[in-house]
Amino acid sequence: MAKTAGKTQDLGGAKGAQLSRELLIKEAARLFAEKGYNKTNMRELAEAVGMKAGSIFYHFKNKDEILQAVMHKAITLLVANVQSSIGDATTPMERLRVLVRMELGVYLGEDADYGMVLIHEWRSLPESLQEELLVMRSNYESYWDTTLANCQQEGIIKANPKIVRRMLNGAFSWAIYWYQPEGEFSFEQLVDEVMAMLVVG
Amino acid sequence: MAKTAGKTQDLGGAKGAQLSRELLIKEAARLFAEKGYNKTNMRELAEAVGMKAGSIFYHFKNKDEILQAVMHKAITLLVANVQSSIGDATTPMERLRVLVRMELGVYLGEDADYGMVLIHEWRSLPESLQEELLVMRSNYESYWDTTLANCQQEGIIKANPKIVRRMLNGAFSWAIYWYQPEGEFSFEQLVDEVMAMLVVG
DNA sequence: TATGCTACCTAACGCTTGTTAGAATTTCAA
DNA sequence: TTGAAATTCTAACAAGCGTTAGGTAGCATA
Repeated sequence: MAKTAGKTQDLGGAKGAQLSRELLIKEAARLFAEKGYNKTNMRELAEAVGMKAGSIFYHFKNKDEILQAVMHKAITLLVANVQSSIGDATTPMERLRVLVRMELGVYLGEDADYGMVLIHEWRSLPESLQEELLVMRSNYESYWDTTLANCQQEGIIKANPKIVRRMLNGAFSWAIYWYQPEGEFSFEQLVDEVMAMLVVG
Repeated sequence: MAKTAGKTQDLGGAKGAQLSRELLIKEAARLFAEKGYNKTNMRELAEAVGMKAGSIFYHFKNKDEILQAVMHKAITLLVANVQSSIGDATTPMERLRVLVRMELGVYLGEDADYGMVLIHEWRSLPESLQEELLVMRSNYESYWDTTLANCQQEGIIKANPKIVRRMLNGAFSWAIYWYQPEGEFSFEQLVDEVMAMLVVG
């Protein structure tokens, strides 16, 4: 998959820096999610993308910036998904359901690796590299805040919107560790249960 | 604090292995919570307890077993607290509130370091050392399961008890990262808000 | 064909780390 | 007081790590 042709050796520049960079981010997300950031070394990541460890530093200044790129993509996914799906809903209750389904979808679906890294490796990222991500994240969270505030105004939820948002944040990220798609509950059932947990009446 | 007398030098064995071991667990919990398991090295931990790195291995076989000991204490705290407080409540609703207050108290109170490590460093612990802890944890979780099941029977909550338990697990552990005791909400207000979020009507 | 840029490789450096063996010191019972 | 057991120190090893400098092969332009 990482090899361009049938040959094992793929010497010399070929596929363009952009593609290699994206592949690195993708494989890094997979490895960081599976083994953790600290226990994934550059040689391992290099092998996963079909190059040698030293070559990675042509694309990234250091290991931390790879982690940053992975997290950047994670938040980008969240923001992109919320923007493309929030328009489908009109009432606050519907928007809440859309948000629940969307965030759980990012954490539990095919992009789960990115969500895993975003949640679990936050403290592995030096503070100097956190700033941009924090801005993006608070932008994303504003969708939640306004929706939950509207829900409270209509009496759909009773608790404080800010607290509910924080709690859901944790609850959903934790789902990575226990939810099994082949298990007792389908994804849509999970969404239903969350809504049943939140909404009064 | 780690020094027995005013002297900086405190050579030789003195205070007994039990005390040193407990101090090591305590300081390890603090450091692991603050900096993370991987970024805390033995020399740092040793300095925190007033000994040299090599001496730690008289009390623990390796670094992993220190992490295990910290987590063991964390679960022990949870189990001890639930057993001593659950008796105060009679109705399912009261028991639920007791559990909420108790778990949040462990995560946010003076023993927060242990909870932090238990939650955040689970994947740093080799699987071979997880077994005992998993048994203890599932024992602890059974208190939640029965209480939530009773709440559902009485119509206090609507969603599936198992899912609710998982969600609260994540929600509460996440609170470590955002809750500030000096902030907008007092601890008891936080408990109230959680109950308002969960309970129908 | 010559030139320069792009993308990758090779080989190694230097630092940190967990861990260990053996010596040294303290404690405590006899 | 003496001797053994308990506890800590010293000093170093060996392995793994991120990172770097310099070399090399392919490709585009002229």
